[in-house]
Amino acid sequence: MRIATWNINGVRARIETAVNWLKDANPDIVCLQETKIEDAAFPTEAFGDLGYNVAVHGQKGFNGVALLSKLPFDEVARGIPGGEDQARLIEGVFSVSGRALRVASVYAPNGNPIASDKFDYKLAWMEKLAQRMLVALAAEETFVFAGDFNVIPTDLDARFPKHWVGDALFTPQAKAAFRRLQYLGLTDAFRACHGEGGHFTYWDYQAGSWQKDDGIRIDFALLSPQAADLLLNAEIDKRPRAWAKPSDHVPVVVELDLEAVSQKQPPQLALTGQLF
DNA sequence: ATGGTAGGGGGCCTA
Repeated sequence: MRIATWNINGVRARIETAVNWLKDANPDIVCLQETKIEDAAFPTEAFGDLGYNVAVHGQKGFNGVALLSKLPFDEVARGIPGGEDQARLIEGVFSVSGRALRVASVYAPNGNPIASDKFDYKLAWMEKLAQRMLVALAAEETFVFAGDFNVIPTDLDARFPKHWVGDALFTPQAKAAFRRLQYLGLTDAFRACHGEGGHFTYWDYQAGSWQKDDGIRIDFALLSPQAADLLLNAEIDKRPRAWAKPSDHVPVVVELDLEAVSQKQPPQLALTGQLF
């Protein structure tokens, strides 16, 4: 089965682009970030028409995460344990090939500018995420936490590392927060499959970044050991960045050695469950 | 050279 993550920068503005990509790529589960829409206004039908069950955790104007799945949701959990006032995490649990698979859509705080409380919020949120993942690791779950982590982990993950000096995404503290997740025992799926640099998931709208390939890799799928054992492949799909009205991010698709069987369920079932 | 662009919401903020 294939699991995708994509920061679409506004689901309302991107619905046509998203539908076009989904029709072509046909992933089994999709983690969306920056949906920028309240739950009641989410375009559930547009994705339902493609065979996806939908679970959302949004807010007005900013942030917002969602899960699309061809498999029915067994559970949905919204928000990060420890309390949050920003919609940045949603988790779903699915039954696949006789095992439970947890998939989370993650939208970590940007944290700019560094000399502001936003940077402190970013680091505090990353620590809460680590604590959340520790609980799932202790339960030996098969899980994928995928999304926009808003960290450039190493020089390999930027076309021009020097451009990002002083940016919250490239600070020693942000890199340490990301390493902390990796050192819990998580696998960066794309990096596990591609050791070399030059692969990016984000190009700024400004200053011709896409044309210059002035990109960074900040969208990841982090796998628990049980999920990493199933990893077959991971790819970045750059094509949608060149389409009309693109997101500034592109999808990352991970393939796991699991057999997925599509099954649509009534959407209200996907909206139940508030574990945190 | 401290700009540049985009989305959302509602008269600027976030990225």
